[in-house]
Amino acid sequence: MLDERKQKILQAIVDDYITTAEPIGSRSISRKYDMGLSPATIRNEMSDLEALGYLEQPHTSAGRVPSPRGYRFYVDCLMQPQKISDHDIALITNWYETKVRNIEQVFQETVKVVARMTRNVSLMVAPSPTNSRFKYAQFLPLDERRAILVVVTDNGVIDNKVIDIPTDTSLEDLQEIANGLNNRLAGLLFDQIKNSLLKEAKKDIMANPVLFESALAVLRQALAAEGGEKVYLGGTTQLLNQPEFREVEKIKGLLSMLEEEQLLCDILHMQDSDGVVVTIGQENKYSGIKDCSMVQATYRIEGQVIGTMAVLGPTRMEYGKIITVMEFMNRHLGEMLKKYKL
Amino acid sequence: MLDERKQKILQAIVDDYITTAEPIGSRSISRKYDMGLSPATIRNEMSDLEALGYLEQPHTSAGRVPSPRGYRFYVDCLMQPQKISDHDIALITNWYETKVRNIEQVFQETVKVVARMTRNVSLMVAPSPTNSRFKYAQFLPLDERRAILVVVTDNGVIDNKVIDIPTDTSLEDLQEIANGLNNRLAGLLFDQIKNSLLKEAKKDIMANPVLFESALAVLRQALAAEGGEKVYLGGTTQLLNQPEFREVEKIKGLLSMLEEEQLLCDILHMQDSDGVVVTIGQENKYSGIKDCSMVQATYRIEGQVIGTMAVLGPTRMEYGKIITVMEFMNRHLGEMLKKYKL
DNA sequence: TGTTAGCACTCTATCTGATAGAGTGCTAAC
DNA sequence: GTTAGCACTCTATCAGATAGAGTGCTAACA
Repeated sequence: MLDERKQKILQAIVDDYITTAEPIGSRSISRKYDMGLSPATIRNEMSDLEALGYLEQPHTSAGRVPSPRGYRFYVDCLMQPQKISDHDIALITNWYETKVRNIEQVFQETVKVVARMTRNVSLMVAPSPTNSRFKYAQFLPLDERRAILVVVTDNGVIDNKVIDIPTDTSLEDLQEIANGLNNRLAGLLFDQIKNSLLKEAKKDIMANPVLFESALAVLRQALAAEGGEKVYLGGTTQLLNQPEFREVEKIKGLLSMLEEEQLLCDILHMQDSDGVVVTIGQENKYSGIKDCSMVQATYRIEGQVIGTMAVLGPTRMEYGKIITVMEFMNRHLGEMLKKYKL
Repeated sequence: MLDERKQKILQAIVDDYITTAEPIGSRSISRKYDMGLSPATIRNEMSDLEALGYLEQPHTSAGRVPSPRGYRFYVDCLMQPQKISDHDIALITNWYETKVRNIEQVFQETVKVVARMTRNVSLMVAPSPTNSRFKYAQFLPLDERRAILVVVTDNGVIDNKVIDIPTDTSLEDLQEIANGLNNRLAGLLFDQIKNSLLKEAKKDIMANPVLFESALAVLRQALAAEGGEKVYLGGTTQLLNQPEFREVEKIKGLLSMLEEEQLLCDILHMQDSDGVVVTIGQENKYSGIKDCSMVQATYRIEGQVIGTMAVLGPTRMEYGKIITVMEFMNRHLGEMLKKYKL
């Protein structure tokens, strides 16, 4: 374990490096932080810290830079959680008020505002409707030849699709079929429906097989479309402000990764733990972000997972601030989602 | 007007420059294109072309590069439209078949596939529901306290929102109100509704003002949410492959522009002309893309505008191929939209 | 008159030293 | 245990030299 003085010095180095992105020398620490120590003493301590694996030297005559282990220790023991300024709070409140009209926008704008506040890329997977239960399906008239099939879930999410009404069939006939489905499926999780029940229900309504087939296909399609979780992404340009992404090649790598929704989804699902989790550099499982850090939080309402959110950036990131923001958004997001009835 | 030989040389230069991104010298033209001319002769011609404003020289001892005027002439007179390979067609067909389930995905995936084929950024504004007519509003039951208000338009787009049912009100009461609206508004363009008619309709249903107010608010909100057109964006990382975007600053400029949906919307609306339009460099009205070119097409179905699509990239872009792709997608998009009933 | 070979000229990109500056590690003194 | 002093190392930067690509011009040729 590190003694107090080493901890102080390590903290000073990480703090400084996070803001300057330049290797930190003994002189600057001695000058800036008033610990009554000469650069030489600090040099000795830094040398120790390097031997212990908390610091690294880009080259012999450069200052020190935190190692992954250094960051880890910083995050676990040293880091000061930062308060969110009133200004920031006002920004957020106002942002939501002017820009958010529905659930989807809650996610869209949350990701944007988080990216802006943390000055890093921010991403989120939206609630998977897999957790929602089928309520009923209903046909709404559109014109003579077409109708809209609406699928309602118990938390109010709707999926809909326009379908052609087969000739010599009335809207009532269609609704009849829908009712057959409704009786069978009401209250079931979408997951369950997907797997087996559609097949079973089929038997019930053999009376009108052709028509039923087509309605079923629509429902299945609607389910499939809703099945995948949606990924929201914000602040990609923030990457370009980071000195660690000065080379185009690096930007390209990360940016094309961020374009692959499925991959982002997987990355966010790798850990669904409680609270805020920080993954530093090599700790990340996906190789494309081994030189990045990720601060991640899983949001729940009444115990149920409603989404996972993350801030992604260089290992040199403002962990304190980012964690505070994530925790703050946790509360805020809950409120917003209640307001928009997810 | 340019004589035939000058045209041939200009075409060769533009073609070569488009693929290599390096200034083209007289020797390489003489070698590659078998016109029976020595480098010296070609040099004279190039000198003429420069004097006429079709070519530019980065510096005295470099080859020539097409000027904006050179590109313009190339696009208008010289360029050969490229055929789309069977391989590409198969790619597209397969892409749509596996990835597209609903209207929204048609746009999403179109933009992606176009970006991939043209190796440039591609963007699109989705159909504005402003052009669609209100059909009816209906309340669907959700549970004791909540209902879903569904708004149906004549082309089948639905907007919906969960609302709380005020105490001592039944679903029938709500539908009553909705019917009042329906009688008033059916068949009207959303634009018209937005502006004045909501106010007027209000008078009719003074009997239950409080309830009506809230329903009205929901409708208005739904309208507002649908009001803005949606922008789809694909292939942003393609930018990074272009040598003209090797400096991070340039990337940052364009990328942050691409993040602003409203701006993209405006840019795409600056010209709603028929067919495929090419805007080269300075011809672009928005200053942020004065060193880019844009190939843009407005898609219609039965005369009605259903969206505008564009490919954006450096002025050195494969105009021939891009234009062909856009024209091809025009047809394809029509089919897809019919299939998904927009 | 149009075309071409030859050559001097220009500009860039690249490499090479040289230099200044930052920071360290070590030693010896406090 | 702390610190001052100093030699040492490494990088970033700049000037100068060099090679290479490409041009423009002139004079000769068909």
